[in-house]
Amino acid sequence: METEKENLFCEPHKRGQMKTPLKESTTANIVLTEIQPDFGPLTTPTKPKEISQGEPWTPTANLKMLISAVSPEIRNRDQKRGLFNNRNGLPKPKDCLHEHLSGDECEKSQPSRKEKSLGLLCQKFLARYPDYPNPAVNNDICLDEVAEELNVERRRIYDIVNVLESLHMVSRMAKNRYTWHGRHNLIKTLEALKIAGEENKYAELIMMIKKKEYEQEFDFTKSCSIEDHVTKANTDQNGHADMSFVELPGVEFRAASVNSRKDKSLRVMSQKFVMLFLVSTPQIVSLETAAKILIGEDHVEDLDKSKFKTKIRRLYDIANVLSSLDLIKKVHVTEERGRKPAFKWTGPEISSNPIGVNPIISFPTSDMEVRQPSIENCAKNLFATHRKSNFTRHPSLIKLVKSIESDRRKISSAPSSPINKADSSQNSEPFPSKMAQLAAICKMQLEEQSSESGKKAKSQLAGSGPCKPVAPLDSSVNAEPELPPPPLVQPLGVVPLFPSPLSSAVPVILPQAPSGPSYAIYLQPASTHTMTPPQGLSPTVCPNPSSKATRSKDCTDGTTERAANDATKPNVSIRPMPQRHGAQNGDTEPAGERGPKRAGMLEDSGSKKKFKENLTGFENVSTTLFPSGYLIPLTQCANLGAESLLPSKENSGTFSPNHRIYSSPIAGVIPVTSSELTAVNFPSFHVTPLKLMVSPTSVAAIPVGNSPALTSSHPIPIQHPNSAIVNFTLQHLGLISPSVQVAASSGPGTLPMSPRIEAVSVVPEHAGTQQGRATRYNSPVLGQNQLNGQSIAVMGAQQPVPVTPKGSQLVAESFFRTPGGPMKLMGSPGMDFDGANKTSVGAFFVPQRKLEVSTEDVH
DNA sequence: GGCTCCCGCCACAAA
DNA sequence: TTTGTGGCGGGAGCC
Repeated sequence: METEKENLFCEPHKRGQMKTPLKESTTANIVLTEIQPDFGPLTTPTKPKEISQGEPWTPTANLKMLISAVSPEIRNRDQKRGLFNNRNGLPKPKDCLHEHLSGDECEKSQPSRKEKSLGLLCQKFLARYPDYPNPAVNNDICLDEVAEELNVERRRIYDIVNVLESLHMVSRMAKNRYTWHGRHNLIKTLEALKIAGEENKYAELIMMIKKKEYEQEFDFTKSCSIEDHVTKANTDQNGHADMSFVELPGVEFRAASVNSRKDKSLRVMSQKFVMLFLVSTPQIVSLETAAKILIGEDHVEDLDKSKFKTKIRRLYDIANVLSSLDLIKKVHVTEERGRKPAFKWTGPEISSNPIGVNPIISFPTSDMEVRQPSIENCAKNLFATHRKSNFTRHPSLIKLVKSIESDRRKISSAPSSPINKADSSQNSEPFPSKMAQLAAICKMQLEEQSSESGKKAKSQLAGSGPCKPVAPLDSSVNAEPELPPPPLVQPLGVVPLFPSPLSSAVPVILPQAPSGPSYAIYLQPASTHTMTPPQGLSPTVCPNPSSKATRSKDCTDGTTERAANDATKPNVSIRPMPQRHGAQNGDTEPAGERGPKRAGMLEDSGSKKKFKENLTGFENVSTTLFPSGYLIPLTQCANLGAESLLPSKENSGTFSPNHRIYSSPIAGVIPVTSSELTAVNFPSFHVTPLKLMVSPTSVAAIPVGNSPALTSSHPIPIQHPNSAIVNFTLQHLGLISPSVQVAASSGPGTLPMSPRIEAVSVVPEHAGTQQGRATRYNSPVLGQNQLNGQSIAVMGAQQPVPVTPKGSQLVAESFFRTPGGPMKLMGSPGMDFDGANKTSVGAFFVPQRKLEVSTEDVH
């Protein structure tokens, strides 16, 4: 051991060094010293001296034992020094001590548990590296060295690194080797996580849990149920929890190992944990709640306490690291039961979500746009890997990434988003009216544009490429063209936004679709439906309940197309990421879409079917639909008809007739059936993002939002419609085959946040081709048709389609096949889909329940 | 006594 | 088979 250690120490030097072999003491010391110097402040420190001689530092217990007398002290010293030096400066007493003292004494004296805490260790670790390292420089991290330097077992380093990796602050290059990225990617990562969280509807889950807790208080079983829901939501079709790891577009996981284990990996847990903060309104998350959510995924069944405890333990580990990063801080939440340990997000606020989280409101398009690109760029930059091509990662990851990107793009691009953004403020509630207006305007514009813009759009789409580019993904990317700014603002709520990047995207909106072809908006019902809208969703918008969204594939309205394009773009998310198209997001979709996206990605058609079913079920159930926000041009939709429509559609009636909105319940997907999509009812609340599905063939599937019921909870409206619109338009235009669908949906997650309705933006472009955003389908639900589902998936693809493949099939394939095929990937995706698929979404969502936002906790 | 969470066993996976 | 990873949970420190 010692020898090893010694070596290790040396290595550290590597930085300094070598691993020579000195033994511990010496080496260690040396190393440390050397290192310190090297690292300077960052680095650790000082061990050298003290340690000295003697002792080996072994991190291991054994060593400890052996060395006990001396080593501990030494170790401690070193460590402490390092720490201290680095940051805190812990006490070093030990150092001194150790020498003399026997291990026990020394140890005891020195390092208290706290001193050994993962948090401090992490600080030490962080101290070694600059927050913003020069990419040009080699920032390799040798775990052995670090472990040595910090005098800890490698195991501990893994804990830290895994969490850092989840934030993309480091990336694994090879065995025992990581590359330090610092905080360069942090914001992006957080944005991505936020999106993912929205998609996963974590906000809803949180609410649900809280609610249940409140309601049930202890009832464990109940909790379980919640968890179940959650789980389901998260779960992949496979049943896996969504483990997917969210990666940045650029970032990859090289280490297979990373991907390998899994699901339970600390990385994934870490990301999910972070997502909870990012998505939750209070941004305070209790460990219990987090554990339930995280567990939910897996176990559902297992509810046992042991698992719960284990999860909690893990969360503490993660929390310690995150605390060291100053991303969270411990707080206590007073709940019914009493005080609960919780953590408050103290990191940067991520508005990023264009989508969701901040719902609509928040994002200004510009921001969105900016972000996306930047993000993408960053990711790219940061990660050499490059993505697509490489994708070492799980497909799922890739998918996720793509979806995320797409979402972002959508958002950014999505004109609609603008709406959101702009309006966002408005959004929420106001939307409806505004929405309607906007919609009308949009329509007009769309119409106008449609004719013209479609062309432009296409061109733009193509052009848009520039922005994004990147993504290998492709088609989707293409699809998404980035849109220029959305012209109009769309009312959040209902209205669809259109990103109009291109041109126009005229928002279609139409609240009622007054105009001719009506557009349907789909709302996702969120599973949440039931849930209370935490945030207050206003039911929003609902345009017309009934509307059916029929998405017609057929419809070819130019306008619709535009919308579609937009939508598609968003949907794109699914796609490979390439660039985002702009707009999408704007759409409210984002959240929903995202989820869907993932889902879409993950999901298979089958799942979609399930979703549909589920959705329908949901709808039936509680169904509250939330306006997802997609508008689909009804007129043409007729084609859609069939399939896609979800039962709920009909239900939709609730909504104002004008718009047709479908909300997908969690899964959201509400299939719109037949040609028409019916509008879904919104429950009042949330609008989850809808995912519109276009039925591939015409399906009009409308996608629902992601399954995650959660979403519904989200207050934030999502706008995804775009994709649907896009699809429609494309179809109408003939650009796309009816079968092909673009996914517009955006991440579900986001949506949830705001309940609003999403507007669908239509992309003018006929081009649907372009990418419009595909709308996501959230759920593939489509119902029956797998196709649909696929279509949904496809949608995403489609988006790209336009660009790339247009064929729905193609698209679909893309999606599904996407690499990751594994739905698992990301949880979110999985969740949605899975949920949908698997169980019925309904289950998840338990529709009925309402989540309340009880942020209570937080509070 | 409960909350935290360190520690390290041990299994799995990669090399 | 060896080594790297990391899940997992016992149990101890701390409040």
